[in-house]
Amino acid sequence: MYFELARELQARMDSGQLEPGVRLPSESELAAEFGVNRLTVRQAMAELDRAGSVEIRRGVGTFVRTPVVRTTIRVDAATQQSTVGARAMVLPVSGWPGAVEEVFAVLDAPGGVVDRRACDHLHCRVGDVMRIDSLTSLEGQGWSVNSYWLPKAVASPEFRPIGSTGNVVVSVSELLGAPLWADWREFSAIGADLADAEQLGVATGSALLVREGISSGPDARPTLYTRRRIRGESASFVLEFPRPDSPEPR
Amino acid sequence: MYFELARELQARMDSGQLEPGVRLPSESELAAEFGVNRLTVRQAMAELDRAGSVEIRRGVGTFVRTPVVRTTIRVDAATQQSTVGARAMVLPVSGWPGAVEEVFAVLDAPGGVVDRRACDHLHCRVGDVMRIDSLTSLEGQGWSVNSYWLPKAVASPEFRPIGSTGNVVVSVSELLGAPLWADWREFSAIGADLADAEQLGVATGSALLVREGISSGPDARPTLYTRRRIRGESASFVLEFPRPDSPEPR
DNA sequence: CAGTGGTCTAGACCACTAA
DNA sequence: TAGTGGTCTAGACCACTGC
Repeated sequence: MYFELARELQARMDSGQLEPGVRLPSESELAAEFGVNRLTVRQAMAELDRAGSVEIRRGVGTFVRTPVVRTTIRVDAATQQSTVGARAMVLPVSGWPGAVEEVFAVLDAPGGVVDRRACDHLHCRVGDVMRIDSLTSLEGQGWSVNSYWLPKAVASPEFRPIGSTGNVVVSVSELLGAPLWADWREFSAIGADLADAEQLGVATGSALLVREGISSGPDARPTLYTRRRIRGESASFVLEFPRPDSPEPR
Repeated sequence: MYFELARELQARMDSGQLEPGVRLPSESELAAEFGVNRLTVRQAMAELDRAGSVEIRRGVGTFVRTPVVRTTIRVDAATQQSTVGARAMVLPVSGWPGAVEEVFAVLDAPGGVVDRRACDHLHCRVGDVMRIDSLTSLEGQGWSVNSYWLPKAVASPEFRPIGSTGNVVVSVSELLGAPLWADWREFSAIGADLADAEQLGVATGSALLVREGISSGPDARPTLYTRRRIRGESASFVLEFPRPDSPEPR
């Protein structure tokens, strides 16, 4: 019943009968119109909300969602040069102009399955690794939750933040005085868990783009394991592969 | 109230008090234990379900979720050689051993925003492009929903399926008799819409990994625009970047 | 202030699963 | 068959928004 109602409303949106930005009838009105309880309408609305079809504004109404703008990050597979959006710039390990990154946790002795995997990637024992958690914001809105793992030997005094919050992450690349090479990058998607959802200000279970990867210093030893969970709707990564037989210079 | 309950149960899982696979008390029991209505418990459960923390089995009970196994696809950025899981194999444009791909829609005259974008990428007018939708399954379970756009000129008679369902997608690479080069690949994450959710047998709004991209033939002209929406929990893509100064041959 | 969505209750019936 | 989760109802109170 609620699914039928959701499908009906979705069909109206697909057909253009309900245009982006338009306010839907209130829950009570829909309940009356379709002869069902308001909770049933709410269930249909929740479905459409999760599907990204509508935007629910408390105290105001429910609106047909307008497609969102994404931040696209382009990476040249050969040179690893990155650009964000239309602006051409090198994307350092931590943050980029316009974005604010704030550390909210520094773990000296991490634990758990994810941490163990990170240590394996770094060829380190769990005790020799530290972890830094941060939140990246763009225009005052949570954009990604980040975790960085690195060997304590690399981290050394000046890298270790004094407190546990309010510290800006120092670029590992800067610390080494040399550029880092991205050995590999892994992309996946997960639903936001309770903690991530709260940090990013999104609904639990909403789609996050996960980007994990190992970077290494000039000595080719794995130096940094990064894991970002990014609000799915607001980001995408583009990897460009210049053709090896391309006439242009690489 | 429901959020507090969810947080409480999540804490029990995090602390190991509730181990993976263990059945939680029934909704009625939890309602009694916490002195709330069953619907409130259900709301908490829905939250944990969306967060991926529990698995709800109708008529059976609710269980602490066991981490899932993912299919990982590795791609060498320099050579574009792909491997799936532990088995080393070249991943053709369509399907791979163990996977079944079934066409469920062939559109001669696509429309809509996404289609227009695809046409732009292919340097074609909307009327000159065709679109093929398919569902990839692994072990009888929906794995990804795919859309392929290609110029009708390339598609030509032998490519055009006779019916609208039950046809295996012919590899475009095979059709051309030449390998395709991946010009770029874009990764993002979205929640499953009503249609995708039904096809893949997942909940509306559950995280999907989206991989889009343009491939070109030997003449370097864009020939195929692909868009896959993959169940987030069951896939990840790894891009490996061999170091340019690496001692091994590239 | 009126109207919206957010939450909670008590109670009911159902479909499904496993013993 | 007993117990589970899935759905729906009718009614209530609340917080929030915009006028």
